Amino acid sequence: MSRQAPLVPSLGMADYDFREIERRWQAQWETDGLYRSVVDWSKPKHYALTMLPYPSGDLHMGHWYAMTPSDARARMMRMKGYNVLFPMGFDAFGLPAENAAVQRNIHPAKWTAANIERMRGQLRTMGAMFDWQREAVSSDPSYYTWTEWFFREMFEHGIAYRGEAMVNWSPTLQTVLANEQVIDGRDERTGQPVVQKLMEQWFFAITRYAEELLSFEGIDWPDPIRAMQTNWIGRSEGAKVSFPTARGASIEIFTTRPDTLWGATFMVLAPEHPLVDRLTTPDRRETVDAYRTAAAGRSELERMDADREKSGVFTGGYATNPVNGAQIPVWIADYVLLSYGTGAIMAVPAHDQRDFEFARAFDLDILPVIQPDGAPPMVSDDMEEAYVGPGVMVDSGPVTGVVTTDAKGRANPSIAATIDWLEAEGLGEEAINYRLRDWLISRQRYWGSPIPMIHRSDGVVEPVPEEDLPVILPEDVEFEGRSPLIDNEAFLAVTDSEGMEARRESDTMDTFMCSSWYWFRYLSPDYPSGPFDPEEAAYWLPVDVYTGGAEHAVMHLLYARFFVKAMRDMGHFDEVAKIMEAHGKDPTGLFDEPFMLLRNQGQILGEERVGDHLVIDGVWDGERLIAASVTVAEPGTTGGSISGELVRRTENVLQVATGDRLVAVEVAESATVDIPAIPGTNDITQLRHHLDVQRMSKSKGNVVNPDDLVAAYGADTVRTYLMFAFEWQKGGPWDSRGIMGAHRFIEDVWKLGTHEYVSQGSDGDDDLRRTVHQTIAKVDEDMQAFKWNTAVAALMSLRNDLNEARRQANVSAAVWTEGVETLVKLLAPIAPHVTEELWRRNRAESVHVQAWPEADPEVAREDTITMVIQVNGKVRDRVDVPASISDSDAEAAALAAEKIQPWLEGGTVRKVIARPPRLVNIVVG
RNA sequence: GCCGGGAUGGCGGAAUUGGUAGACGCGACGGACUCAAAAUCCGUUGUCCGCAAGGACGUGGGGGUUCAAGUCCCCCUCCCGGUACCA
Repeated sequence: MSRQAPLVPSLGMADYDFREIERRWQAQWETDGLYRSVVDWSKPKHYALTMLPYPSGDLHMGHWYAMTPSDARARMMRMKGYNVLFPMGFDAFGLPAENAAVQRNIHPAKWTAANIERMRGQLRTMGAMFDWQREAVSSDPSYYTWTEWFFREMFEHGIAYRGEAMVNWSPTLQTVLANEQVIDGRDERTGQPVVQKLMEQWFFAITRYAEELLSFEGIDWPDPIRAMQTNWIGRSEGAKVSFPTARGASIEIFTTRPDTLWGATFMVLAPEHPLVDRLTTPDRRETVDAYRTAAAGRSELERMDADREKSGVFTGGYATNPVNGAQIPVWIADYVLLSYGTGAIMAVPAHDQRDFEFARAFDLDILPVIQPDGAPPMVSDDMEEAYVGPGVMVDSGPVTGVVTTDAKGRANPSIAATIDWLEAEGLGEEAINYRLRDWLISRQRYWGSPIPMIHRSDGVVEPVPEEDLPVILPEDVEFEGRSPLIDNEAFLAVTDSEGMEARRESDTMDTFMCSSWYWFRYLSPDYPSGPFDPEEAAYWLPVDVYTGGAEHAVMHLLYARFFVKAMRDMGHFDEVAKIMEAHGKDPTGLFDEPFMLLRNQGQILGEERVGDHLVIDGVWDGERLIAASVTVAEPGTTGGSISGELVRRTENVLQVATGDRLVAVEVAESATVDIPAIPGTNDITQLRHHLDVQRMSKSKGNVVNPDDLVAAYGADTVRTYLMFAFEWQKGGPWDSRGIMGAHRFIEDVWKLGTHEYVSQGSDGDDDLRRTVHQTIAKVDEDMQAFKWNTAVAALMSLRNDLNEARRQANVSAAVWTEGVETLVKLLAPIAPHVTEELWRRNRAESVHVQAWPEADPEVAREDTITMVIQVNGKVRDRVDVPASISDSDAEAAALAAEKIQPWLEGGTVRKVIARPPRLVNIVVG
């Protein structure tokens, strides 16, 4: 740590006074209303949206990284003649505010408002073109009125419903969570374990849209996001089959392998399955109850461990296999989940690995019904694992002999044949099952939008009348950990529609509900008669470009799609469509998806750090130490074979400075690694991860605060650097030294624009103009494609050429001016302040309303091109040729090239491949 | 395990349809300026051999297709993200 360079290096003063320039222009733009966007049907619109922040208190580097390129692109679109809407707001409900209330005794509303105020100021320092008159704050009653209203609409249309289900309960947060918010059995925010609980809660029927959500037609979204959503929805094809039992009830199962029905030798129900009680025989009662209790006590985390030994108990009950009448025992086991399919399975141990393991553990029958081609018949006793490959069906009644392949669903002949037969016999039917569950939106929290429902004394649940919305959160509440709404009499006591005493719903909504429609509120944040003004919506919708983090792939981005589809089906866009048509805009397909084009940025990680203190044990192999154990320890700790400071790392090899010498340490794959900062078992992977790429976090002391950078270099430099230094979709570790390159660039632009140019010739005119127009084309293309780094590189390159032209003084004044002004205009979206200052030196209008430069292909065209001459595929010479050179001339030029001659000696030219004007390859043999 | 993405100089990263690998920047090295440092300016910078001219090698590893492969095909390793007793 002692070697670490300062995160913000100091800087000498120059005559480019960014502090004054940025402050002045930000104020001026606001006064001029430069970023106000108003409906104007005479101009094409562009709705650019970037994910709104949670008001945590400080704008961090991630916000800058996400927002400034989006801002730059929005600015470019405006210069291209679009009427651009680029709004901003705050996703202001959520747990951190409540935690602050508990810990610091500040009311969540106050804490949130203060944070928002602070972040607004920080956002302004970005110089982004946000239209602040369209700002929306989700915790504001004028906003959450409509969140509640949407809930009410969902309820009226049967999409919101109250249901009892096994839910994810977080004891830490004292609330339930959506499936999407549980990661590896832990709550995604705090990482604390989540337990399963049977509770009555509010749900949205997102599963009704499962099939439609699988289609991404008409939208341009990144493949990884589409894949993640597709996996999350988890469609599988198969059949539903009913297994009758002696006790009346039938067990419904879903299977993707109906063709293995004849091999079903037992059944397994989830321990919580409602039929368990009915099927359990008196002699098994005690065992079954004990197992169920034990299963309920296990956390989701434990239950998910697939390596665990299979456990389960026999219920004493039997079911009838409908395809062959076999009586098969019914077990319960926790490897069957109530939440997937029907919560019950037919077990085919011969052809399903989990069932196989279960059967072996409890000595149940294994009956092969698929034989691999050409192999001797399988004998169950000899099987070591389930056979899941292709083959031919055996012992399978009417479908015996049918071929089975690796294909899924009806594409597999055996599955198709079985389904047809089941349907003909009335024993089952083709079915599609989804992994997606309905969206659980209830939260037992205070700081969220109230669910506007009333529980009547007769058990009926009715919505709060529309005219009584919003249900306002009570202000005088105490925070002690659990929701203060639960026992707040003043809040809870209401009268129902029949004048009877009733209880108000005390749950609030998942905050993802607020962010599922916020881009509609931006259109008209003060509109009193609906969630959005249809006139505004008709012009601006849909969102053309949406940018944000990929971490929202299966939460926000899936919910947002669902929400829009539900709104469409509830008729919320009917009026909008009429207005669109009146203006000649075809509404077809505009309300099926919220965001037409989506791009995700990566993450900025903490600065690569050397200097961790390591204590290492191992054996010398003569040259280096092969580590058997590595411990990341407090500085100064001694012990082990060596101890010292990490200097650098390449793959598994560490260089450690111990006293006065450097020691190379190879960390064996099997080495034990102990990193106190990373709980659990660590190995070389964690070590690598810890040593160079890590998230910025206060505890690691590697947080780079954008405010400091802005103070040191100016917002223009920070913006430019963030757009230049990374591949945007990928992100990467912060490099505090690299920012100097961006700063030098901005200073150079300043000098180009402010220092006088004295022309002494015009020999360089054609070359410079060619470069200028090629740069226009390149920057335009790259900005459209979200390739900011190469766009900035092209601008830096133009800077280099202009510097060179100044040195040579070989371009005319007019060409010089064209070059500098083009650079200023192309850079304006990226570095809005310095470009404005330069532009306004002799212009009255803002650079940000100038027309985006257009490349002239004639000027940009190269007339001489360096042609590469290869011999047998290896570059041996280069010659300058006219761009229009013919095949034969190119060939002749290549064969005549001086440096080629030695390579032609002693062989004959067998073939010449001419690709003029770029390349000629001579094959000599 | 499955799905998706990836591996290019010391580092971040460039390279239309296969056609000059390493643009642009950082860092490093040498020089100028300075009492000195910072800043700034000029130059060098993939590796190896060579005084040079030049040559050989080079895009995670191994095969292949092609006149030509970072790019296409097959196999493998590793990294990142997602997901998982999913029936």
